[in-house]
Amino acid sequence: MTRRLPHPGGSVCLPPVSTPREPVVRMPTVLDVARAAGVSRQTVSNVLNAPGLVREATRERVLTEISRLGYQPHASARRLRTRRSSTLGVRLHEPEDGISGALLDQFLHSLTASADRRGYRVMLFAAADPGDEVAHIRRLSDGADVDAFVLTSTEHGDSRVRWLLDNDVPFITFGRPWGGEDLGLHPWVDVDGRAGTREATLHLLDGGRRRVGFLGWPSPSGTGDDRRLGWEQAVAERGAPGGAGMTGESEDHIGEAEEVTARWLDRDPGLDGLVCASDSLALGASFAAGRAGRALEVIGFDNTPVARALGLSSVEQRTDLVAAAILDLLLDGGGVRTAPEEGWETRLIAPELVLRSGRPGD
Amino acid sequence: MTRRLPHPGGSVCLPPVSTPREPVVRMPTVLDVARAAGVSRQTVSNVLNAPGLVREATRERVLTEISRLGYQPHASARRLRTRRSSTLGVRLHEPEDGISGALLDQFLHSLTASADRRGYRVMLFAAADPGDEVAHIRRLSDGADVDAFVLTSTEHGDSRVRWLLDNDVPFITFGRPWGGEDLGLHPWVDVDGRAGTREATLHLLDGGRRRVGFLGWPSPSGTGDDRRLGWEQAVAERGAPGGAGMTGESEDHIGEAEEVTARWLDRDPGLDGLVCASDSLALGASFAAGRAGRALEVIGFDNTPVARALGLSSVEQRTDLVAAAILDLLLDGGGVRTAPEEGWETRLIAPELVLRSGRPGD
DNA sequence: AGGCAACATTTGAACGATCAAATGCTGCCG
DNA sequence: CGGCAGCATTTGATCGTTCAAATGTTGCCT
Repeated sequence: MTRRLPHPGGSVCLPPVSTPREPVVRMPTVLDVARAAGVSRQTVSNVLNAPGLVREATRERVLTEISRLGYQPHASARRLRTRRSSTLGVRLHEPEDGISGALLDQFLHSLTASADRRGYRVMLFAAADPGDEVAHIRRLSDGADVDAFVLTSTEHGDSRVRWLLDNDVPFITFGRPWGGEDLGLHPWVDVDGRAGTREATLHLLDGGRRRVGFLGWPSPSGTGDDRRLGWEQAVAERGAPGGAGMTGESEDHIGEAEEVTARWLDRDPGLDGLVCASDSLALGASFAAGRAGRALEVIGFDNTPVARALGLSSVEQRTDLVAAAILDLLLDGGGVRTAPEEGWETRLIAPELVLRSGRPGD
Repeated sequence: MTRRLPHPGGSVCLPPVSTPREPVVRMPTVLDVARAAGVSRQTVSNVLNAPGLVREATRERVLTEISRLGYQPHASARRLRTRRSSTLGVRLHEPEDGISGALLDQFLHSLTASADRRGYRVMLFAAADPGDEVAHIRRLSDGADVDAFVLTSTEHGDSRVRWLLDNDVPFITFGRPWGGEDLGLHPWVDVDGRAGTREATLHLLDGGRRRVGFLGWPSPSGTGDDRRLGWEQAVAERGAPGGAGMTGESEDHIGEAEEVTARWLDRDPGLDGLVCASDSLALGASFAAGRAGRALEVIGFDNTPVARALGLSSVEQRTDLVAAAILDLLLDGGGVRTAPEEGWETRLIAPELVLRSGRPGD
């Protein structure tokens, strides 16, 4: 504790060791600015929050003093009064074992940047289990620390979603509710995986590939099935070979993907293109093709650092667009949006195909 | 704007669409709890902040009411009064292109978890350039939004460091100041890279490898040179071949590392082990060995998701220990530590060697 | 001149907590 | 019995801001 105590009755009295962070120079407040500009508190406040109410000349005088004194509004005082924190809460997930954990990293960055542009901040919280997470959410939202929550990777009958809905805490999810039942209950933003795999497939077919397969995760999987649909759509559009024979399944591990692809290449000598549901799968497939000496053009998904490092083509989730959309849906001009009558708005972001030569370090 | 305006003079007057988030049920305050428990505000406050001052029986009565009413202290009100936010600010970096961006992700998670255990929160901010960053820091610290900052990856004569020092804003860095001049000016925590590469080298030598080289980044590089020192130390300890002939240099790109290693393998038919300054380098080296059909045992650094996915041995930075140390150094019992007379404390965290078989998906 | 609306600015009162000092309440000692 | 120390509890003030309502000020219309 660095606070100065009322001087315990010792006989020896040493001077304080070092100035214990007493407000060396007190930060200026609205009152200081007001006095300096010859106006009242409220006028200063208005200059910042409702400039339209203040006469041009007055406003300029106040603004000059604000910058001269280096005035910064005290965020906590403002929050206390307005009951609004201009802060979003984001749950940080246990770093995933898979190759694609970095997506969250990128998303966080985009979200922070987008939020900043709108005067919002991002606060993190980690939680061990769902119960713990609800406790955290409660603490943050009741303590008026955050205005709304952004959830990533929600599951089917997510307990957090239920709780947030029940308690009227505003939130949005990155990822649509695949279950279907919660469809209109909260806003969400997701990446249009189907459009991404469709574009990748078309690229391969239009580039001269004849037999383009799809390597995905075991069904059912909301995201995975959606990505397969894009491939199905593309091969149908071009009249290319499709159907069950042109698809493979593997868990999201490089090793398994490599084995599955190796067998597939043996069985199908004409296979010359492969669209995958993830970069892990794509990497495994790539290895299998290399080992078999086959010219297989592979495209992954998520454009993870691994794909970048190894020169693998991949479909990139535009986290910047996702983040911008999230803020659009969550906020309106003056704060967090309230529930509309006709159900929440949602948005699908088109991903972007990133092509690479296949050489590492590209 | 969801706020109700003083009714602009239109002729048609529709009722409000939906209750505009008026406090449906007002959150209980200390006063509510106090009344319910038959005590005063301050006693409730003391139960939470200085339990020793309150008599056992009273405390229990108050605690009962607190949980019965579901009371949560209002964070902003507390901050306004105490001038302390219990929040740490972390700069989020532009996602690095390299393979190792995920380290920050992991660190963030650890930091959030450690902070939580001590009642602290983590707030993010992103900035385009150093000047912008200083502006952000100023806003956050003047607005009493955060108590201290955690900086990652500081550079030599970092402008941010200078500014923070000049303005008496508490901060700590993950990563030591390699320059040397700022050495005692602020607390820092870093990973003992030298100990990591030493352990990795010893592991290879004691496992039967005869010629173990080191592949690093071009000198000078604080982190890189430190990691090379660990290798030097280990080969000296075991009397194994060392010196310039046993080291290689490459930028942190898989492709270049592959080329460098390929040439090296040609030149040195006995080379059978390689300790690398990063996973990117290790991966490149691995590829080169595979292509050349040589049994080269490679160990990387950082234990990135890529290493995990590809089954590469690597030296892991224990971000959990780093985060814990950061909080230890930054905080004491009651808040942010003040500058000590004799210079700041610092801490080096021992990394951990993670061994893998070399098969993908391990 | 009086009235009234529109605009510009000020004043008093919160927001919810903690600090600092005052007040009660014991019991002990001389 | 008075005085005083020590503990438990309460009271008044304050942190910096914005809200709501009051007060000035101006100009226009009748």
